[in-house]
Amino acid sequence: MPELPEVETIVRELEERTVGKIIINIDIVRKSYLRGQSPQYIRRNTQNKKIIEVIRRGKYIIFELENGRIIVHLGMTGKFIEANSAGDVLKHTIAIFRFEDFSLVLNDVRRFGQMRYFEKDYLPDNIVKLGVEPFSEELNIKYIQDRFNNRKRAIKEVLLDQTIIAGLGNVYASEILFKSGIHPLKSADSLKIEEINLLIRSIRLVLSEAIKHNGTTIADYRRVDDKLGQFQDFLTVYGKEGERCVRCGTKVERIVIGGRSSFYCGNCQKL
DNA sequence: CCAACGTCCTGCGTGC
DNA sequence: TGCACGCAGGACGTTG
Repeated sequence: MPELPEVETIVRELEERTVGKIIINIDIVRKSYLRGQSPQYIRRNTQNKKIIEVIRRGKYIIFELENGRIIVHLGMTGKFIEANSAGDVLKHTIAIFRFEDFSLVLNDVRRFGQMRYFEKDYLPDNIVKLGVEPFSEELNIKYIQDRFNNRKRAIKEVLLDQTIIAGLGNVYASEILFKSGIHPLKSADSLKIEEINLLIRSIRLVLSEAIKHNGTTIADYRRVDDKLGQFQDFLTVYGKEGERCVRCGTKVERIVIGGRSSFYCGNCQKL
């Protein structure tokens, strides 16, 4: 589910609520989320620890503690919901973060997400290997030329590769390519410099608009206060197969690329 | 190194 | 109504 704009929205809301607060304890309900770490290990290292800051890296949520960090990935259907201090164990509860006056319930129907604790000064491989942040200066024409060089795969698939650009997912990849006027099947290494420039600008434009609207709720995504995002009202192509392109009126098409649905306008987006 | 594909899960909509 | 099937904002491991 959540891509960069959704995770960014959630992180900002978690930040408001938790920075400076002490974790009374974390109850682990489903330990498969811990990827081999034990609930005791997590509890021992997080109990009575203060949250210094909450940051986003790609689609990961990172709670920085005094002694280390908790890293959470929400997979497809994960969410953090604010609850009363008791915190309720609902049907798909993964964990409950208890604070003095409230709780955060981590919930995930499909359980594709993960949550782990790491000591200070240690970062796991999946974080280390992440590509550049879309809003950082590291995302520039030269970087993309380097990373796209010799990549024959469809640009749509390459945009989903978290080790190149961190944070893009299936919805925004389609939206960004539409905005760029680039066909999703175009091979990454065939992009001209002007197309790369346009692509970078579109990435930032689409993501910042989506953040402004608190992300996209298609099915499961909820904010920490349980509200929906609003960017679904501004989508141009994702999920719009058969509807008219907002630019030219041609029917939007859906094709499967790399096993994922991809939406585009065959007239506006050039191969 | 890269690419293609299966797998981890539950729930919902569709069509027979 | 019931049931099978396909599909869903992601990522990782295995195979070739």
